[in-house]
Amino acid sequence: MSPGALPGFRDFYPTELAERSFIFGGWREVAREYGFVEYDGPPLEPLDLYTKKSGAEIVDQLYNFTDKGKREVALRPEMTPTLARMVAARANAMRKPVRWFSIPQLFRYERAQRGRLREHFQLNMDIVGEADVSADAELIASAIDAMRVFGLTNEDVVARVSDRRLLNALLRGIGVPEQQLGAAYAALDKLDRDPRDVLEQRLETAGVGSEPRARLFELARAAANESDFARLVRDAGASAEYDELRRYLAHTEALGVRDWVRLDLSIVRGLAYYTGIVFELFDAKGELRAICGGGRYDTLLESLGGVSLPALGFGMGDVVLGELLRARGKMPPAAPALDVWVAYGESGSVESAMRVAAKLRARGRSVEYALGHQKLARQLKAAHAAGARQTVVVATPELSDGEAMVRRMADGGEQKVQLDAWIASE
RNA sequence: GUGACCGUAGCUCAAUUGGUUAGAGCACCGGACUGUGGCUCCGGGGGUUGUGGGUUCAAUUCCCAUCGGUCACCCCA
Repeated sequence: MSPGALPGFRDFYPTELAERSFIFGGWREVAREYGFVEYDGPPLEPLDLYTKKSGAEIVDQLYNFTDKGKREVALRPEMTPTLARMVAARANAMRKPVRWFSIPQLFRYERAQRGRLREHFQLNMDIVGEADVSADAELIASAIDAMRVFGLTNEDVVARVSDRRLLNALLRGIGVPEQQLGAAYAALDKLDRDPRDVLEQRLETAGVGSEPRARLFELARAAANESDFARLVRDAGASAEYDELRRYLAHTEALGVRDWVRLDLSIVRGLAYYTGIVFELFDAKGELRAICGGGRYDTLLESLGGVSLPALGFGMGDVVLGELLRARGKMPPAAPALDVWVAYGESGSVESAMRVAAKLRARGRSVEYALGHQKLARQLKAAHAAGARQTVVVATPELSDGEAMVRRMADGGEQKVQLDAWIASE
């Protein structure tokens, strides 16, 4: 094997780039429908933009180096800090709420695995300046429509939703003290992965009593059943927080995405900065990694940018989504790129084709012809191989001056035309 | 960062459990079908068997290392 791209990095051959463009096109379409405008920032940022809030450990996971001006820099691993800086700098001048989206290429220095490379593109959609749960509903609806736009349904993808505020109230209500919240979150996060007794053991080690432990598992199980869950919520004294979540769910109904959404307390999301409703999108078969994740982070802009504004957003990577679209047959075949192939017979030359091509191109058509000198039969073969929509043949002995033969590739229909008139109609 | 499995042509795979010059299909390039098309036929290019060592008369095959891929941890996006 000749050396390829760096580990975890991809070469995009035309086939792959066509798929990438298809995904980006769907994303931009949905962002537009929801009134989001596109922005971008630098792919290289000061290292402390990321260490300031995530701590020095984060450096292990970054592509970072010292530049020639002795600055500590890093390739961006996520877009939110850049967004926070940009919004904070002009916060007063912008109409709220701000709806911004971006499709940055992000970098993480980690061992590559399926669905998880060292580089990927990620749709980021964020709303800044709105604290009401209607914004949360709007956000998850846009993420779900970013599935629909590719022909995926709620048979293919499920949105799992939790709420940090509700969860905190519940955990306090069942007797988990503040300093044990982290352990409780970790256990919830691992609910599907690790067996119950392992989780119990960990919680016990963290100091969580047996009564709160039992109620924790009861809560997680009950989330799927609304009446059971409502009772547990009342018992834990978290009714106010639950009412907010129910308002959110009602909004998703109004937005037409309720049947994609499932309440699931095991959705914790690693990022510590989430403060409210959080969600993830998974393929329904559970074969792939998360497609998308996001939520509300009302305090992040203040800590990163010094401006206190409520905010929420999600990131959706191109790698897992691409795998899902291929697996479900939703990736379209490459469309024919060529409008016209120009071929010439033996009473002409390559310049006969060039003159026609130049006129067609001036009219905006995509046109190719055989370079060098080739026999007509070969030119026609090439026209077929190139996938041209139609072929125009000029300069054969059968044609008089100014005439051409046009053939549509789709149905093989052929007709003799006046060349200049035909070009003018193309 | 830790552990497990796997590396043969651009792709999918062969090579009689160590034995001649590592093959086939697809793809690509060219020729024929004496100049209007997806067919057919013929030919061609392309591999240091991921790389480097070791064992052996002999290594794609066995051993070690390394690089890469995959998977599980870790962590998250």
